Amino acid sequence: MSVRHAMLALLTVGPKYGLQLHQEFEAGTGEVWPLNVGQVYTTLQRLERDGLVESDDAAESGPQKSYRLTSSGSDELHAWLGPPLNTGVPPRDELVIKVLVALRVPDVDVVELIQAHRRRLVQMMQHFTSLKADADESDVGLLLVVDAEIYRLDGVIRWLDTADTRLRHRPALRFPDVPSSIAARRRRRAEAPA
Amino acid sequence: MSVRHAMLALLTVGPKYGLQLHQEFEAGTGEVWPLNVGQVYTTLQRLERDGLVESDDAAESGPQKSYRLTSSGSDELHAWLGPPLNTGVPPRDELVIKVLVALRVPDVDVVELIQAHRRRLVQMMQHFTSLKADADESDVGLLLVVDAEIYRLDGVIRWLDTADTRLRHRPALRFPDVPSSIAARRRRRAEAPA
DNA sequence: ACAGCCATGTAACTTGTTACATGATTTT
DNA sequence: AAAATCATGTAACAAGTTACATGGCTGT
Repeated sequence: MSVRHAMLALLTVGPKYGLQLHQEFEAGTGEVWPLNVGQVYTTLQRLERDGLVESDDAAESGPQKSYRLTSSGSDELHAWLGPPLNTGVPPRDELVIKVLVALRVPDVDVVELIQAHRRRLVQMMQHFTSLKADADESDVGLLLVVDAEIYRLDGVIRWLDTADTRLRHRPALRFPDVPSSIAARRRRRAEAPA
Repeated sequence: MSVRHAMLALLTVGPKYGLQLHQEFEAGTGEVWPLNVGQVYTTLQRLERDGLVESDDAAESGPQKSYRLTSSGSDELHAWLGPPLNTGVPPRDELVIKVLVALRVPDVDVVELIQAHRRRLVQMMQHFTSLKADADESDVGLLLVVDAEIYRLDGVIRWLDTADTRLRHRPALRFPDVPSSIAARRRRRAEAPA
């Protein structure tokens, strides 16, 4: 829901039109997180459908169609910005799933998989480090985004390392495969067919 | 694409049916990343539509409908598991977006927002830490998932801290708002109307 | 018989995403 | 007038997600 709410936030300082929102969204973050222009328009349409924004439908003041926040849009935004009361389930991490799932696949060397990803992540880390070094000191947006990415990569790399040692110490890994109740019935069926 | 490929991976060791896939997927990770059962079936249908799995359509061997991997399914899986050649743009981090965007919203205290999130994250960190302490040592799946979550939270907290100091040192933040070319045109129009 | 679980399925929806089309305006 | 850029829009799809419906089987 990031893009959606970001649009709302950008509209708090006054009406804006599509491309303007796109530019402001990508200001700073654009190098790291590009945003397809089309998505701005689809998002704006959906926001209008949900009554969170309104548009000056006509091309009255130039070729731009400007959108403005409604009061429910403002409510929605502040509910999103406000402290996270619920913070449900954490997002599924694709790399973690990959490793866990690779453990069950025959003919896949998980440790090699881990190392390959580690090498790639270190590369990316270097990339962002140099990006940070070259960044304009006053561009707080870019600095924050790059910081975030570096911390994230660091965490992933450290996870890969602990996963690596965990798995090296337990080379032959066994899975329960199927929880007992189901497995039991299957076994029963297999043992006593028609 | 995690769920999709996880299903493929679980099918490499032989045909499985829906609930079985659900149970195996949630084994270990279920406490952290629950998966709605229905999604298993929708995912299986889509995989079959794409020719990556096949099903024993009949209820020949009991009430279960078992699925098996096709060769293109196996290809797809190994392409996913294999080292990440591309690794396109990193995922947009919702919290980062939130902070960046909050900087542009009047009447929002970003530092307070950061602190609120930080408190919540520390809570979650404690939760996962105790979950890890209570975990069965042999349940490698759960341990790895919890590890990953802890490292992730740690990174986020550290990012919040650097963001906090960065923003405290720069209380009055100015944005370029709109890139020059657009702004210039708008200015021109405003200064010289009809 | 009835409660409860096993097992499958589906209709509907959301957000993200892109490739493409179409004018208008500006610049050269 | 042609090329470039501004500006909007759309059709189509992927993946995730859920609430609900429907049988069959099992134990009491």
